[in-house]
Amino acid sequence: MSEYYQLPKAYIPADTEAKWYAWWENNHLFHGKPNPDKPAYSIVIPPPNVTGILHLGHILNNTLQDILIRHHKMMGYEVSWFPGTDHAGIATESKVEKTLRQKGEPGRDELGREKFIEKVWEWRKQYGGTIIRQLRKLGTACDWERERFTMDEGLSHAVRKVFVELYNKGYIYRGQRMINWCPVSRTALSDEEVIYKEVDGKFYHIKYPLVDGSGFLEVATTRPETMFGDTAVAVHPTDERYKHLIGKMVKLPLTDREIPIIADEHADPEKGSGCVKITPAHDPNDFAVGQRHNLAMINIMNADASLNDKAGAEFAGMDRFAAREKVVAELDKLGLLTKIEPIRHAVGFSERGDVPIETLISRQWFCNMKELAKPAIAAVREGKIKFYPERWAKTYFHWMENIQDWCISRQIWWGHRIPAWYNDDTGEVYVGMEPPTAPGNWRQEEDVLDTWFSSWLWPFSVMGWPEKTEELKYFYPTADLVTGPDIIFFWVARMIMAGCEFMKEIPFRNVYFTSIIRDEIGRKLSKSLGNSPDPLDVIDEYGADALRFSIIYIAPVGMDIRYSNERCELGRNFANKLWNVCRFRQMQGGPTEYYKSLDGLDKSALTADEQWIIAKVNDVVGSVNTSLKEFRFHTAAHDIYDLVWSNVCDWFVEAEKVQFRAGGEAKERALAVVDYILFKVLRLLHPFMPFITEELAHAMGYVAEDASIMNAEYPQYNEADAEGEKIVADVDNKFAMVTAGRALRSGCNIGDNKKVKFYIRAVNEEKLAFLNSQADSLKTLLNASEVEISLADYDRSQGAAPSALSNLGTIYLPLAGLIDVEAEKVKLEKQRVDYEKWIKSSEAKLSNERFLAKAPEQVVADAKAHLAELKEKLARVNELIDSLS
RNA sequence: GGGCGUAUAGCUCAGUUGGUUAGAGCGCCACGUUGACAUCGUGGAGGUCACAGAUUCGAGUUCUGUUACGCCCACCA
Repeated sequence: MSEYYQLPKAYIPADTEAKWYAWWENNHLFHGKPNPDKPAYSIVIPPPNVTGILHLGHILNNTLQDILIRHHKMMGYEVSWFPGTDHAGIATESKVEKTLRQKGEPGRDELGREKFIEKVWEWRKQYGGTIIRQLRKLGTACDWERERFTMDEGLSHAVRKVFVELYNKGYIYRGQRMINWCPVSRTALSDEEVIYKEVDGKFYHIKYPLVDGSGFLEVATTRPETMFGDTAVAVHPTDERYKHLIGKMVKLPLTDREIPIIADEHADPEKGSGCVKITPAHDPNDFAVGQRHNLAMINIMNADASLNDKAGAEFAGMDRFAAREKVVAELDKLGLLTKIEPIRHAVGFSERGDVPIETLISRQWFCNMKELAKPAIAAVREGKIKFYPERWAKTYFHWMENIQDWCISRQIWWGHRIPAWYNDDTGEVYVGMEPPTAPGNWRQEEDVLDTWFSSWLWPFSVMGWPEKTEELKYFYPTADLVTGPDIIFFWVARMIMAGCEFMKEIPFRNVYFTSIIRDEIGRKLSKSLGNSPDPLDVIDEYGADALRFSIIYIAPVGMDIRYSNERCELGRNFANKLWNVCRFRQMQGGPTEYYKSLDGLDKSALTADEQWIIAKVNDVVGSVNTSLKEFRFHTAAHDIYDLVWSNVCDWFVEAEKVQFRAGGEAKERALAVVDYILFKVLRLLHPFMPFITEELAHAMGYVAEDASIMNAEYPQYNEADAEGEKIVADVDNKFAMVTAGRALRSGCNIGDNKKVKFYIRAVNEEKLAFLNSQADSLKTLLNASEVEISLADYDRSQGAAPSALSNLGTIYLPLAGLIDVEAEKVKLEKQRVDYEKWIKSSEAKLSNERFLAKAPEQVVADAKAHLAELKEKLARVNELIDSLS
């Protein structure tokens, strides 16, 4: 790594980023290990799907985690960020299947279980690391030596152990229940994997003839094709219209079956005809009715949701939607279809297949979550775990307090195979960590577990659980979790339950929910819309630091982000600004010894501007630390941005050019102060922009060749630096006066490059002394040929001059008669009216007895001071008006 | 049906416990390359803080209601 060297004119990120990332990684700077001398700080990454490729959601999420990690590392914590990937059962299985199909190779069914799984592992070896490699481009300080995969042997062991424990406790059981079935993936899903969408459907009214020929019952349904599974028609027990029919039979059209009319409160007399068809095998409500009345359950569907032979020869094998059309047509032919109404209703879709799911009865494995939820609810209720933004706790409580049994079995192959064995001869079921040793004809359960059944153990399984490792002892519980609110049920809630159950300890203390990223017109980013930029392209174009900074800067708290690539210009420009201010510093001379501390420097010699910037930087140091503690990343980014651009570059460095020109001691002192604040700024910014800050810290000689800014101390608010606060107001006022002076120039169409004379009349002796001390700085900032400062009024005999007020005094731009007196009068008159208006409202407030009585003392004092100020300024405006007439 | 969020400048958004004349970036207008930076500088225009009430000495900020948009949850045929 090169030491102090001359920076090129523009920052080129690509080389810098590659160089530093390799250097950090090769020097194991991301690795944390149990260290009794330091407090621990750990984060587990939300493991991206092994099939995943990096998208902007990952960028935001991982940048935030990286900020936390680097901040804490610089604060003196022993940090470890546990990275890894998720095996993502259904997603990966279908991905590999698709790949095989594209290559024309034998697919899943041809290969059979073992060979197919081998293929998946091969695929994973070849492509599965993509997202992990991509994350490195972003600069993430992941502890790569601890990378895990949810199907690693250790993690699989943890999964089996948890399954067996919960089975032995009676929480996990196998049973026939209503589940959600995805006809595309051909597997059961959990309730959370069903996405409800509003769709336009049709409401079919069908007549079921009474067997005795005395008439019809009309039922209404959105799913006429399920009628083959009907085993009753229900009416409300108190419904007078149908009371006499209860117990009678109706003929089920298109079949040769007769089904009973039953009385059940599920039938709502207000709705439709008040009669409802009961299909216990395909509807959760009907299932309940069926249980109450001991009705038969007829499953009429195959795994792909085509109808089976229970639907009769004519319909067997038909797709469910084709069957619907045919059923309706047949009923119409028979005169049994009375009407079709349009209806808008919510239909459950499977996330993966994007087709409507089927609810049907199936034998699956379930986990009863009721008891697991209790301590997890308490942990959040009692504040042991905090959510940011806090409101997500409501969502969490609502779900947890109504938690349902979790369907954990999946009819796929890629995943943790359920550690249950059946003995078909005896009917025995064995559940254990290892296959049964008892003699007999045992066959293992074919199903695998829901992917989340391994993810929920992630915070401790990555640390080696169930072994009692040093890592667990030191790094568990983790500190913070950063994730999207969309997986609060899937993952966050379940991790809390798993932590409480198996570790007897919460898995993390804070959960920060990120925003969702949308495109510039508010649409969700998606591949199919083509509005999802590839972050690697963005990094190529703007740089990783620019992307990181921009996305944090524009991320509103707790709301969706509107993103477009152009917005990365903000970060790129900021990086360039930082680069150039450092470059400017270098052009003034070699490094000083004061970049770490101003100790040894004669503080009494500091200029007002120097005291001012030291205090301003110190303020921001304080607020950034506070913001980060409260997960207000966006505020921190704004504070640093404003500090660097406005205070450091626009004001301080410009003002300090006076000192550089002066040379000698003044220059030496200025360089010391610049080094001091620049190194602070670089450290402050490092968690946000790791690459450029590392580069600059080395180039400027602030960090030794073999060291990293990652290990430098994060700046903290300090009292010594706050001493300059006294002078801050005066310097602020000086800068305000400069702005006013420049506006006078601009108002007279005098270019910034033309040197002109200014006259300043100070408001009093004290301000006069201050202004005199700032003469050189004023001259430079105003680009003036001369600045005359005095207590005396402006000498009108030199010709009228446009003027502006400031708290320190009145600034004039003498133009030797070039001034448009009338225009100046109009301007001043307007000011006079404004001041009078403000004074009036201020006086009204101060004469209000209730204000004086009830407002805090300080507010009243401020108001009085403000009124005095307004009056003083009004007096000056009046003088100016008089002087023009 | 229940819950949550959002509404501030042309656009995207700040505005932490209520307290001077409401801010930034982008865009727009004018001027400017005085050797850090045109990925820049200087100055400027632009807002009845969605609407209606209430509380208060004082409301962009608190409360209630309304409207619009968005999200989540819910078995309604």
